[in-house]
Amino acid sequence: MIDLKLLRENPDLVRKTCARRGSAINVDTLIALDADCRGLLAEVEAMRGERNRLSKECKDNPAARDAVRELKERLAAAEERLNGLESKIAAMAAYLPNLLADDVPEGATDADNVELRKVGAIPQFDFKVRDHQELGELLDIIDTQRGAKVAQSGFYYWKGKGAQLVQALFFWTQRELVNRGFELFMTPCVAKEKTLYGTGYLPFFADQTYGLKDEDLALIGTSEQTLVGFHADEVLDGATLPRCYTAFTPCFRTESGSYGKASRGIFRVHQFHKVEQIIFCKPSESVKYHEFCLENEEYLLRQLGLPYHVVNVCVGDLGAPGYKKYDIEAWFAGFATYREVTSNTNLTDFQSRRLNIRYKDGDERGFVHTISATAMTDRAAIAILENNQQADGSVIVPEVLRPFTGFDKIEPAQ
RNA sequence: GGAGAGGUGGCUGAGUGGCCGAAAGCAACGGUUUGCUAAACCGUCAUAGGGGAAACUCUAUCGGGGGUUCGAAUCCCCCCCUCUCCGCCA
Repeated sequence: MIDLKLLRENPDLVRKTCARRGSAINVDTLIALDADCRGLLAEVEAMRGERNRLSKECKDNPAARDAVRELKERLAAAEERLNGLESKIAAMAAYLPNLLADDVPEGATDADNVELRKVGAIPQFDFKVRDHQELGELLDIIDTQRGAKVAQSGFYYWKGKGAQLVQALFFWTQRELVNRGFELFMTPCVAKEKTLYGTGYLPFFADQTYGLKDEDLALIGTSEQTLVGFHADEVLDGATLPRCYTAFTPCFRTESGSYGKASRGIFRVHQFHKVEQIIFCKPSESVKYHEFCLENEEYLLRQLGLPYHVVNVCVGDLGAPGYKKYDIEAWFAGFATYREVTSNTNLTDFQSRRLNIRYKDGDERGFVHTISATAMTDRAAIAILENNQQADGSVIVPEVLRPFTGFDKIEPAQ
């Protein structure tokens, strides 16, 4: 949702944005509907005013009743038309994408993302490299067969030292974020439609959602949904901003339409696990905190010793709610390429408008901006497996995780 | 799952058909005065949208939706949520 006022006052900006994004919305139709609606609203409000005024007279002047009765019929008809218009506009406006930062690159797919920097040395091997699927089986730490048996293809088990490794990874990450000023949450793993709509996952990513039968609930695709939804319909005290929240949750995605896309092993699955960074801040500070989240992501990857590069995501790969997005792609030795491990989006006021999250600081008031950024997912563990593998298939545990794993190496099962 | 109670402004809490966008208290803000870490007094104090240069004015909002009525925080219906007790349970 963008401000419809912006649509009225600067329709060209909205037209240009929609054109750049390839949005199917007909902006001019929407503008015309909005103008009709506002005209009609003025009429309706005038009629309501008249009704209220006449009603007050009715006590002493019974004749006024007939006038109000007659007025009510016209009012009801006008209100019905108004409601029709409003819901039509809301349905269209729900698809309006966010504005774009000036430095969002042009382009259609992730191939057009612009690399900002490369960090870390790509590991070299003098033996035949295994991918994480092979390593997972060899070390007996990933079980996709039984994941499919018990749940479905696309689900899997972390097992033994593998499970210990990912738990250590997530625990360590949460601790690091808390040290950096984040408040830790454990959140629901389901959310209602309103929340998914408010965070921008509906209607834009409707086919990615697992709904619960006979309930107005869906499994969360990310804790962004529950963490941002946390403050829906609230007015935050400006003095308490920014609010930096983090949570660790499973994330469920149907991944419909993504068959064959880097699907080997557990890189793309229906359930993964994520530590998230969420920031609520004043509009003037969202650029700063967007960078802050990126710094955190890079810091974590450097500590783990994972080589990566940072890309500025192009308009075609950005997603309608996003104003600007940085992805970090870590090196995966098994894939012999960089693959996405984090995604960091400045949503500006897109979510806060939909969820009605405002702030007030003296006379200054408005909608907050939100930043949503990955801190850590299972994918980082996959990268660790692939990049830290030895000739015999054993895997070296990153030093920072050893206090939490209690071991420094995962070795093949006997 | 069963039984009961209740949802009013930042908070507490009055308000059972018009004079109620809503008493009172607390908190907050502005001021006066007295002054030792504070009190007393006066004033201001919901949100969103529309019109207006402004004064001001109109509309909507008392959990949500619908209904009755000339008129609804107040009456009726449906839904949601919270709390208490019982049962079950990690």
